[in-house]
Amino acid sequence: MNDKYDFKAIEAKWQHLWQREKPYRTCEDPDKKKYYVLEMFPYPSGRIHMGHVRNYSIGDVIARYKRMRGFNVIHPMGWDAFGLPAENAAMKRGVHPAAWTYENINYMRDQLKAMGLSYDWDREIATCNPGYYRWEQLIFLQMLEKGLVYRKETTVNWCDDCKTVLAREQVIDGACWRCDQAVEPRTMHGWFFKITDYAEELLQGLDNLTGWPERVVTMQRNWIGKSQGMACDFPIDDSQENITIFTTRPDTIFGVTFMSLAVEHPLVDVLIRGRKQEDEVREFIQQTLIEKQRAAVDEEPEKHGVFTGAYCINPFTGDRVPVYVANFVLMEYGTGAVMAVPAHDQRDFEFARKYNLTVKPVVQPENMLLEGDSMDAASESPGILIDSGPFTGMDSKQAKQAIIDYAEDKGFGRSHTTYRLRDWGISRQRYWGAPIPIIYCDTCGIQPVPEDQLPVLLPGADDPKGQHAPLHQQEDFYVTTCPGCGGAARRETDTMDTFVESSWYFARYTSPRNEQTPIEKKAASYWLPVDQYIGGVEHAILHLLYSRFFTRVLRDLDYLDIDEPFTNLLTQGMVIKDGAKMSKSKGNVVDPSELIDKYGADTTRLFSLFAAPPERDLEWNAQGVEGSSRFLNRVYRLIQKHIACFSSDLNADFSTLDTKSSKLYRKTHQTIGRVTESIESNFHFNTAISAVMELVNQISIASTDTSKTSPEPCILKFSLETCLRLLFPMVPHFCEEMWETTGQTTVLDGTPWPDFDPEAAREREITVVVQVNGKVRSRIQVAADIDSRQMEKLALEDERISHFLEGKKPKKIIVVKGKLVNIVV
RNA sequence: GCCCGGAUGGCGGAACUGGUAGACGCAAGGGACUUAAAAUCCCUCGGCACUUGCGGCUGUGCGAGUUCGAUUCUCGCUCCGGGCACCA
Repeated sequence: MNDKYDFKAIEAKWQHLWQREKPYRTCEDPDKKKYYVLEMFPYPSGRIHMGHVRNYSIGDVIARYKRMRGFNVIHPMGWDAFGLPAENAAMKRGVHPAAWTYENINYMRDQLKAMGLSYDWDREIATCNPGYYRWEQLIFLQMLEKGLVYRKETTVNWCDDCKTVLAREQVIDGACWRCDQAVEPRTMHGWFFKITDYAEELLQGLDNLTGWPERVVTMQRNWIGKSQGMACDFPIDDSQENITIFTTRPDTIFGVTFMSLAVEHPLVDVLIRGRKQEDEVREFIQQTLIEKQRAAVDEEPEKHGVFTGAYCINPFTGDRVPVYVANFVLMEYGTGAVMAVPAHDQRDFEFARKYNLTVKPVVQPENMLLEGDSMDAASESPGILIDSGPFTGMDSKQAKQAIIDYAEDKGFGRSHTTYRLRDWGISRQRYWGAPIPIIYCDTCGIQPVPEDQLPVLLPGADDPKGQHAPLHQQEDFYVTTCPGCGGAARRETDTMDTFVESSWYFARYTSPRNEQTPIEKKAASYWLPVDQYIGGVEHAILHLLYSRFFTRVLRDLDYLDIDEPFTNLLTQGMVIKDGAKMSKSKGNVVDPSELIDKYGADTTRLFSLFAAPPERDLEWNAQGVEGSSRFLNRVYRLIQKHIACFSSDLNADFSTLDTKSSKLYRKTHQTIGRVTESIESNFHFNTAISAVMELVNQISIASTDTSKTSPEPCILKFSLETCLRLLFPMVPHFCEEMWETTGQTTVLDGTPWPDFDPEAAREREITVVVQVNGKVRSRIQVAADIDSRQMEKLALEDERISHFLEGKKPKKIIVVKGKLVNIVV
């Protein structure tokens, strides 16, 4: 008898079987309840890392568990295959991005298979495959038709390292999310998805995402950034023009003492033309624009501005207020013009103090008297209105509505909502992405590529020696003819942001090979939404928001009939070592392949599940892996030792068991309960594994005892089999092998999850804690169904307790049935 | 600055709706087996001290409070992590 199991042979054996028999292939079955488990698909960077191992182990346990629970489980895998690293590798190593990508995919697929993950490989997707991105191009055209795509010239975030534009979500602290290079503003044309059309729906939808972590919901809510308030027109003195402002504090409108415009505001030019301030203002605008370029990463620069010489009229008071241009006003938010109320806005206050402008308090907070001249900070809290014409005396909340109503009535203002969310710029000036299917013609203008001409293929991708320069450098690609007039025309050379591919891949998985349509509605309505989505929290905004947006777009294009793509979201923590995220530069990387080679996939999976609950960071510990390996070997030996018991009959009479057997039988049911509960409530596999370890320990102790009263064979058999079934989702190869060893003729894979019998798990005898003044003084063994009166009696009779009481009379006795007695003296 | 999390032995982490703090694992120490080592098995393992016994005191970041009883609830801090950051 070997004392260690041969994981290499065993894992190869079962993986071959899974490869050959494809037990994880799924198809729609209306008679079965479906369950869609999905882990965020990887970028094929070369090899898998520990983060993947963790992510996919978690997903695989859920998939296997749900199968045992009788669900029709779809568990697909694919590749987020477009992206910059492929182009960088191409430049550095002289390989074609396509070749590099497919090579990586092949390697990583083998790695995933070596982990024993139960994917339906027949549904595999690579987004760089024309069979995928052709549908994305079609969706783009259909969105264009619906008015959800447009082209405009704007200031964009340019990353000079990646030589491409970034969406606002992809700029982290003023730097590129991918390479950390500081972004710089650039003016150029680009294509945009109108995600703002869905801002309100995306926001409302968050309330229904009860299966998402609260903080992800909060992050999205903040990102969408809804503000309700009023838009109000301030007529410019001696002009027909109005300056329209947006404010969330209409209640402070009587406190306006000046007006601030963004430097880019279109009216600035009109205001200053011909005035003596003109040169000074133009100089200021120039300066500020330069500053803005540089300041991308810096903190808040000092507030400054310059008077334009113009005045406008506060429509509520008739006051003439000076108009300034200020560096802190953003053209991208609201209307690019701000009514300045220095008494109640800190930024306006700082500005006013700097330029000696009037501070006029109009909202009086409780127990405070504000004086414009002596205030040293703005008072931003609500209060009672003063000095505010007909609105004086109202509280802020009341006044807000009254003021909006008044403005609406008079026609110079209206209630208005703005969002922080911007439209999603998807143009990327790269090669390795999905081409945007558009043609520019000098006579016909912008022409969509006709649907029957899709896909617009990425040139050179099927030839290892093919071209892979950015498309605007590939003449063969962009020279074309106009689909409208047949004349010479030029193709769009931008490719789509790679986040577009990941925004709908979960839907394509439901009909991955369909040649007629991007998403087969029947399949999609059966499988979607994703019941459990698992991935890193770093995608809390980017990918998850885009996917929610796309789901709604696809719904409105009649491909889907759901609103939200992911019912439940699990954001797993990072894998860290020596207190830091694993990275090449820190030299603390653990290679999963080495681990699998040394300990096997089962041990690797077991440890990554056992060391921490999924949502928390996992500290990698080499010795902990040894522990997991030891545990499996212990189970292996235990089964070898009791191999004879498996031929016994399971149908024993449980009511006549001896103590040892009934104890083990009870413990087994308790374990079923605990493991099931751990998985069902929050996927805390760490506690599930602990529970099985306890059971294994108990089996081991009960059966090694020198006294001849070992548990009855049928109970041993039941306990050991239960261990295997409970462990199967986590360590599938091992459990299948053991299952076979014990003489089973069918695989464990299809067998149902063990039934939990609460009656069998119920303890007959319990320990009651006896406290005196809240301190534990004694423990007594009693029957489980003891009543409170009896408990109190036994507690008071207890020798140790009477010693503690020393004849003192109990003031009060608290009895918690089946738990404890607390005697207060 | 604002908004979320989190803090429990040497370490990773347990503890149901307030009711035995430290499950399970790792590390450490001791022992058994062995010629020896590995592997395996057994015991100890929060801290303190005048431990004669199966005992006492203390202990879940800090300080208060509610309660017969608080890791759990309330208030106020400290530290750590994350997100947003001139958003009018």
